[in-house]
Amino acid sequence: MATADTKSQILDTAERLFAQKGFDAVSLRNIVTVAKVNLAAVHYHFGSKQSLLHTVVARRLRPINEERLAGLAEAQTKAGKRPVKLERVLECLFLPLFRVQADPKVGPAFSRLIGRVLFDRNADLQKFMMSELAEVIPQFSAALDAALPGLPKEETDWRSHFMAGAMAHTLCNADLLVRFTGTDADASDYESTVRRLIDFTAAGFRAKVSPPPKKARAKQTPRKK
Amino acid sequence: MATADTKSQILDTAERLFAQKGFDAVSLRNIVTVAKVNLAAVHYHFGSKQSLLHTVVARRLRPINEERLAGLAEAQTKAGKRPVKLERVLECLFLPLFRVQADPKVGPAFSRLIGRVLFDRNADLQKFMMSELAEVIPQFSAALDAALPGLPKEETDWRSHFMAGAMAHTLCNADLLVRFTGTDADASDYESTVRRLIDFTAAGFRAKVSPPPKKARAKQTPRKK
DNA sequence: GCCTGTTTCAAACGTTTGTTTGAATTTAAT
DNA sequence: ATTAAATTCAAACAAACGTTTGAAACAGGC
Repeated sequence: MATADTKSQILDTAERLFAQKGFDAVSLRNIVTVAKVNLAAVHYHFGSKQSLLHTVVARRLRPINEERLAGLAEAQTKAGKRPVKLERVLECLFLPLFRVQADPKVGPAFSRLIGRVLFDRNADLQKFMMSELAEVIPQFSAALDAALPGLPKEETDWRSHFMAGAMAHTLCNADLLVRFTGTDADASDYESTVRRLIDFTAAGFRAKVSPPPKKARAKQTPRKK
Repeated sequence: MATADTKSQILDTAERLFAQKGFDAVSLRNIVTVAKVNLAAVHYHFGSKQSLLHTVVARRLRPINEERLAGLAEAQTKAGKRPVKLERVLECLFLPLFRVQADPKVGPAFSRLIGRVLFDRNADLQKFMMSELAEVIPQFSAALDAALPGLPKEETDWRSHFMAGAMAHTLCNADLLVRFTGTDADASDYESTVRRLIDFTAAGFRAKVSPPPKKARAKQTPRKK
């Protein structure tokens, strides 16, 4: 059993199984059985189950984040002194991530895994993800602020969060969605998905801010009882 | 140890721990240790760990769904022959669910749990949730279609999905969000959250539909290499 | 107080888990 | 071919898991 195969087998299998069932529900024995490698190889190559997860995530997410940042930098160069248009910012954020699905060797597994991971409140995982996103978050946050000059920072942050939820949920359910909505399935699906997601989130970012509901509360109080 | 206490202790503790760490990462021994009850009580009262989760979810979600449906029915009565306004549909969907957070005995636990559960692709859990939402989904789907008469059904479905993602993510991170965005914390927080979520999602639903990216693909192909 | 049904209890069951260990095998460099 | 390092292997370790069991305790009705 060649070593390059062993590591890749473990990584690819872990990616699929973690995506399918979640980190806690997948045992190392499950992974090595499917990958046809030895149980001790996991610790030899990756040190621990937790580190395996980090490696599975980082091996694809890092290049994706580099691509995101490069795309944004290019867009900013093109825009000169003006801010980058909101749709372009969102495209730079979403496309590299969704494009992974088009790789026939990966399919929906990595997307699903990232969607899950983005949702996970486990402290170690969050710490790890924050470090992986340490450049992406501030740069895209600044680009969003610039693209939405009239929107208070607080609102931008809330809407960024809604956007992240929509994105993560879509990552998790990409295959299901296609079947559920009757969309035609071909290699450009992720592009249609991204376009739709941009339409939705860009409009959400640009939505007029409603007044706080505190004023309306006097009217609603009787109905609450 | 009175029996009413035992069941409630288990349910409340399970709710908190499942919300915090996820179903698979919380053992029954973890729950009974925190709840100060006996391990066998779980099987006596609930039959299995899986059933415990269902009970934890259903005990709050059922009244929430009834409230959702009642609110929608009332709005439809008021609207007469016209469709219910989009914002009102979304309000009927979100408010009952977010309002649970305002109960001091519950806090963010149930919201977080529901957010997690809505994201979970586990087959048993999905089946359970589909049955719990068996009336909500078709009725709200129809109300959304009626509120958005010019939007193709396929687009409404995609946008409903984005909306669900934004909602679930917000449920999972309600407490974090408040801290992260510097929003003032008081009893009406969930109402502000819901208002913001409605602003974002309503605008997303009403967004103009972009042309499919296939036409633009010829232009993008060189840049992909 | 007695009887019956309900609930709790501690121990056990059979299985599974992530991690470790030391030997065997393979690989790479000279 | 030899040596050293890297990798794989099977077994073991200590702990943990959901579930089951039969006895003890409790609660309610008569």
